[in-house]
Amino acid sequence: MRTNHKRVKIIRRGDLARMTGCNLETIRYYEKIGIMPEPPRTSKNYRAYDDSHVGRLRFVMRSRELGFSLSEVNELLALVDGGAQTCGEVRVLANAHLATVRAKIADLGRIERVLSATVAQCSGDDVPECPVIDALSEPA
Amino acid sequence: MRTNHKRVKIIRRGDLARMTGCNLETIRYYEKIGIMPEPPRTSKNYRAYDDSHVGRLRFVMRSRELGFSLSEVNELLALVDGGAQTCGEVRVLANAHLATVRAKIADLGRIERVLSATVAQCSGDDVPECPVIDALSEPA
DNA sequence: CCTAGGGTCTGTAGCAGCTACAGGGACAAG
DNA sequence: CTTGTCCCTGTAGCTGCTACAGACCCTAGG
Repeated sequence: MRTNHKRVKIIRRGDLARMTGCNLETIRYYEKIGIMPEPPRTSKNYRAYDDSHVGRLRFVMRSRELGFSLSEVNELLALVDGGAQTCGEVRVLANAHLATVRAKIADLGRIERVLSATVAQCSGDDVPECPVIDALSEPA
Repeated sequence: MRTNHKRVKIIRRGDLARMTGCNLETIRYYEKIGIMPEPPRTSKNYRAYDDSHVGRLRFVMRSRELGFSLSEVNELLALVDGGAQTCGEVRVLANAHLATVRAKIADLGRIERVLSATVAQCSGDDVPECPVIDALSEPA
């Protein structure tokens, strides 16, 4: 009854990419910069992942989708890995990120207003004078 | 009455940087990638700018502030340089850019909603369970 | 048996859009 | 004559990937 005998089928890099939707090369990049751990290798030096890696990579990707930078992701992971993470600590990071997201929205909103107001003045005609160019030529 | 005798004081790179607020090195970078023209040089090989360069750099910076990419800036400049630019052509570029700005705003808005909703569930307490981590751990 | 096709491995270079630094020359003031 | 400030050049670094070359490894088909 030789159980627990590596009947767990290993997950290769391509499999992990397919399972998570992550680009193949990005996985190696995340490993290089320490976002993903170095997995064990097979005898042929192939990376051998398991379910924990799938979970971690999904965590990373979800965080990236929400606009966290890789260093912010690292901080989140450090909290999770530490085990001693508290809801309060996580909230600090999330709130900080939320603030930068809101700042970007405000920035882009300003840009949108200026741009749409300017374009609205355009005749769109075949004439050389153009309010957009004029606006861009003014020293801010 | 020897007029027009180079009594125009030349503008050096540092002057241009100060006049426009542009970073000193960025000017050289813009020259390298063709956004700024190669200026004439003094006998000592110093770049010798004039008012036209000030205007052009301000145009570039203003465009960048409004979120145009460098290649978009290049297109705008090509229209302006061509002389034959029409308001209609410029408006096409500006509208295309406006669309990408609006798309980014929409993206960030979605992120903001998810993030703030998640953070709102946080107790912020000294406890290990955290809705933010849970949300990030779910496969999107 | 050999070959073709897929996977994997490594290192490295490229994209945007800068920014910074090293190592050298030029020039004015004290 | 030294010190300080400017300028010149090339090159490397940053973020977050993505892609390619050239080498293995493995399996299936003929």
